[in-house]
Amino acid sequence: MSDFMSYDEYLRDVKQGIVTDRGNCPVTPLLRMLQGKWKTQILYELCIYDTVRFGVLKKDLEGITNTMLTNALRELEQDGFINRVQFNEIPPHVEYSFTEKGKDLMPVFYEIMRWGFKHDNDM
Amino acid sequence: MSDFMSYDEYLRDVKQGIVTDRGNCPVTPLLRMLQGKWKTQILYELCIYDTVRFGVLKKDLEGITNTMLTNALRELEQDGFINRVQFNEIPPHVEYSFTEKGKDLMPVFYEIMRWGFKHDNDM
DNA sequence: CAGGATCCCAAATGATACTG
DNA sequence: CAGTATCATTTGGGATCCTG
Repeated sequence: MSDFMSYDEYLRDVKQGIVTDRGNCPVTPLLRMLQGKWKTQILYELCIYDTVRFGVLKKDLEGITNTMLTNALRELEQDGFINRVQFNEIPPHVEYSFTEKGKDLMPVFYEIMRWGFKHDNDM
Repeated sequence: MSDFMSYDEYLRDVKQGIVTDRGNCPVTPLLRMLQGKWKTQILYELCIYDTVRFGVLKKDLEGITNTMLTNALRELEQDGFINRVQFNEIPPHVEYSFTEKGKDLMPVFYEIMRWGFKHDNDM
């Protein structure tokens, strides 16, 4: 947490071009992992349910197909955002939940909501 | 600023499903506007240069074509993130800069950088 | 200088049917 | 219940050439 620069330091360093010394844009990698029509919606479902089953996601996300939901979940799992736990009971089911890495998206989502709250209605 | 809930209130309300009462995921709209291969990189260029010309973007963003750059800039302009100012001199040029709405992305980008700083090296 | 017009390819999305 | 397999369609990305 405190081992990263403050927001004010960040703004100052951006203006001096310091934060670009890493070579590439530091914003792009995460947003690339969140691209696709369904990923943000899936992650937001996970914000509400601590743990959620495939069928619940399927029902909540209107219009999503099995294929799309499966693909998105696989990629989110591979990128380390979510856990997949399989229960081999009868009937079988699967539960998805955030990893710590996924939970750490919360501050990002919060700032996005703040932005949305401020700008939703002035287009 | 202060007319939006705090981060702690937000976390509590998320858990109670309150923040979803708007119907849809509040994270998706902004991230949809930032999708595409080049938009985040263009916006980050604008974080560094206060104002930047088409040709500079073209040079900095390796591999981008005129078509892609033009399309991305047009969409960013239509979504209200950037201004486009045309100078009809000889030779003519165009300058792009952040709108206030675009500058308000800074806190979002800052949180994304914090996330990246914490998680870049643990995949 | 900063693009517009056209065409082509690859990737993302989606519909449908089937299964451990 | 939670997928997989297959195929069709749509969208995004890009190469190339041209222009006010």
